Amino acid sequence: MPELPEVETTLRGIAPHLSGQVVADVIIRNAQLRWPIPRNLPKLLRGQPVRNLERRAKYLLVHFDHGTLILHLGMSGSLRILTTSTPPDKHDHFDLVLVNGIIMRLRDPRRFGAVLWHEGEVSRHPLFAKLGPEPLQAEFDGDLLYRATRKRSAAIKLVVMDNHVVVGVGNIYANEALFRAGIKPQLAAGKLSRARCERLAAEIRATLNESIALGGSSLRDYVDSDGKQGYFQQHYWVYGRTNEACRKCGTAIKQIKQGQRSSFFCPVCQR
DNA sequence: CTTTGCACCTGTTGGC
DNA sequence: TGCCAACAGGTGCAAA
Repeated sequence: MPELPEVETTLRGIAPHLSGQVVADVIIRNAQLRWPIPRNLPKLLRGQPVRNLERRAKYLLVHFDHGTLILHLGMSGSLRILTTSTPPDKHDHFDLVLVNGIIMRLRDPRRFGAVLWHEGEVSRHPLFAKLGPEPLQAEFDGDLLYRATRKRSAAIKLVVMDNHVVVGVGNIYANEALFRAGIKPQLAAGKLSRARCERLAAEIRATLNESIALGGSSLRDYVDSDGKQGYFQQHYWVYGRTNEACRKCGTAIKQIKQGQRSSFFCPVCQR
């Protein structure tokens, strides 16, 4: 489920339930995620109060006084707030149990997600050290995109999905933002004009922001419901619409592969 | 340094 | 109807 808007919505959903609460226990049912869940987490966290939570790229950070719990939802992960009496599903791999009888439960059928522990500055963790700017922060703008794309022959869609350039732009929103900017995904990044970079940066920001606004409303009860609910309620300009009529000009939407991922575009509206 | 392709894993979908 | 290949929201990593 998780593109950046879903991760952001998840953060907003779980934060009020966790902040300030003391950890009673940590339950690891299956440690084999993308990387093994540290076995000493129960020992590390029992009795510790949760401080603040934040998002960096698609990682969720749960800060404690002595370190940070790093969560990633991968392709199929979700987090819910439940009570301790709720029986786990076979893909419920990890619980953070709080003293007030509430648990934060990670479900992840494909197990591409991660639960890690880091002491000290998260920005110095190897996974975070080389990340580009947040797409919704002022630092990410047309000028940054313009500079980052100079001399790059790779397709603009791949560059926009490159975490070193800007984080958090997943396959759906890369496709959608490129349509909105009128740029075809195969275009060599280095050929984009400054004006088109400005436009693309603006559309990336707008697309993500609008989706967060939608996710926020459609997933209001996310923490105790499926979470996928709101996801497909959005109507996309191009994503998943192969051979369907472009919503602007009626031309059939095309589908191609780029970097082993599907790209969708209108051959008339995007140049 | 950039670019490309693989790997990890399970559940669902679509074509024959 | 049933089977099986292809595909799915991510991303670190190795190799070229």
